[in-house]
Amino acid sequence: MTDEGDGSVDAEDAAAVTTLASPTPADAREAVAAAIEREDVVSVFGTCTVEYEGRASSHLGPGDRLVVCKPDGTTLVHTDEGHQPVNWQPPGSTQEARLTDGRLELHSLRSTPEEELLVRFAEIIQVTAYDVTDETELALEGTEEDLRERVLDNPDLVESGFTPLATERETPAGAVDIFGEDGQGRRVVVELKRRRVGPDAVGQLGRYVDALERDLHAEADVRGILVAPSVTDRARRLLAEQGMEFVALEPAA
Amino acid sequence: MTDEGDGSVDAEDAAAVTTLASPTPADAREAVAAAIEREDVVSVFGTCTVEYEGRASSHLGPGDRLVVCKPDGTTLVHTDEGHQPVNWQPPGSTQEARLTDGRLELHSLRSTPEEELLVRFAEIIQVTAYDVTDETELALEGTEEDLRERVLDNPDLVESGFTPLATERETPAGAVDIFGEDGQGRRVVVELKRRRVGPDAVGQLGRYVDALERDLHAEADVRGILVAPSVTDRARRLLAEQGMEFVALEPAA
DNA sequence: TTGTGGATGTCGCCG
DNA sequence: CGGCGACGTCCACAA
Repeated sequence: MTDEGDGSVDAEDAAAVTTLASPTPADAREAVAAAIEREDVVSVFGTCTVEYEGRASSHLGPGDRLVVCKPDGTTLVHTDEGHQPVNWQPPGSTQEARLTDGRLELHSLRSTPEEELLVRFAEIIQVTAYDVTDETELALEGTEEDLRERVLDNPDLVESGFTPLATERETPAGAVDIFGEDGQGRRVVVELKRRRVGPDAVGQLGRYVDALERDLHAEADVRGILVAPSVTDRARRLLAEQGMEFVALEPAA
Repeated sequence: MTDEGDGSVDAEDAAAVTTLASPTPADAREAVAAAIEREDVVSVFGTCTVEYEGRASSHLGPGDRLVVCKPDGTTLVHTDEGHQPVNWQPPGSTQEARLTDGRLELHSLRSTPEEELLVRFAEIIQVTAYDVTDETELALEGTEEDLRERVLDNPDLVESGFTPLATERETPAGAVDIFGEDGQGRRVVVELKRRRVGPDAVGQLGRYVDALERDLHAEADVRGILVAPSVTDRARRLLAEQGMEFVALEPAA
C-alpha cells in the first residue's frame, strides 16, 4: 500500500498521499515542491539545522526534528519535546523547497515584520504529503463569551438588583464588558474573566472606571466589579485599594 | 527503502523509522502503542473527530488532520491552517492508543487541571514513528534579557547620568527590571520591553512606582521610565497622566 | 496596517 | 503547587 519513490499511486483514494522513505535530497525537494504546489500538508522527519531572523534571531544546531509545512504558509519545526514548535513561520508566509550544495532546504519568508526561516537537512528520513481538507469548525465552550451570556441571562449572579444596560460600551480606555446599574441606580462596570485573575485585570477594570468617571464628568462614582472564577491575593488587595469589588463566578453552570 | 506494513526494517539506520500506509485500525493501534512505548515521535494523517474536556470543552467533527504524539506526553492536532493546533494536550500528559468499536482512538489525560483529549479515527491514511532525538539548544537573540544587558552596559542610553543600582529589585508589586538613580539622585524605576508597548506595560510600571514610593515611605517621588522600541498612543497618554516617561530603545544595536 | 485584549494560551522562574 | 510576567506569543476584531 506504500507509494514508491516516484509518488505513484494505487487505486482507491490513496491518490491523496505521497510518501518517500530516505529519499535523495533532489527527490525530496521535488516531492516537497510539488506538494506545496498541490496545497498538501507536508511533513518531513530528518536531521536538520534551523536559522531564524526577524523580530529576534536564533540558531539551532543539528538534531532530529519533524518539520510541517501547511498550504496556508505555516511552517512548524518540532523537536521531541514541548507543545510549542522550536521554530516556526506563521500563516501567510512564502514557502520554497531548494537544493543547495546538494542539501534540501526549506525556506520561508514573511513581511510585516520581515522574517525569515531556513531549515537545512543533513539527512532526510521521510517525506509525507497529504491533501488535508477540514471544513469542520471547532465548537468550544466555557469561554469568556459563555460567561457573558451567563451573566446577561441572570444578572443577579453579579448582585441582586444589578441591571445590565450595554455590552461592549465604549470608553476612552476601551470597551467595557458589561455596563449597567445597581439597585440604587449607581453606574456599574463589570469586567469578565473566564479564569482566575491577577493584577493585570484589576488595572484594566480600574482604567475603565476612571475613564467612565471622566466621561460622565464625575456625577458621583462608578462601581467596578471584577467577575471571575477566583482572584489572586495581590489582585484582591489592588481591588480593595481602588475601592473595587470581586464576584466569584464560573463561565459555565 | 520503505518499510513493509509490519514495520520490518532494512539495513543502515532506517531501523529508527516505522511507516504504515492505510493500515487497519488494529495494526495502527499496535504500531502507535509500540512507538509510544519506544518513546518515538508519532505522526498520524487521517480523518478523525476530536473531543476535549477540561478548563474549557470542545467538539470537533470529522475532518482530515495531522496528529502528533511526542514522548514527553504532548499531543497536537493540526488542520491545514494555522500556527496553533486546533486541539492539543501539553507535555506530561498520559497517552494511550486504543481500539474502540473497531476504530483507532488516541486518548490523553492530564491532571492539575484535569483535562482529557480524545481523537477518534474514521480513516487512517498513514502512521509514522521515528526516534527523534535533539540534544541541541536553541540560541535566541534579541530578547528582553538582551535589552537589559544593553542598558546595563550603557546606562546613558536611558538618560545621561542614570546609574543602575539593582536588577530584579523586589517590591510588594513584584520585581522591578532595573532600579537606579538619576543625575539628581532621584530614585528611578525602569521597565524594559523588547517590543512596542501598550497600556498593560504602563499599568505594570505604575504599580512598581507606587509600591516603591510606599516602600521607601514617600521620601519624595520615584521616577518611572518605560524603555521599549516604541509605544502606542494610548500608552503614551497613560504614561503622561501618571507622570511617567518613555525612552525609545531597541533590544539589539 | 495598527491597536487592543482574549487564550484550553505556553513557558520559565521563584516563593 | 500557585503567583507572576515574558513570549519571535498567536489570534480575531475594530478603527
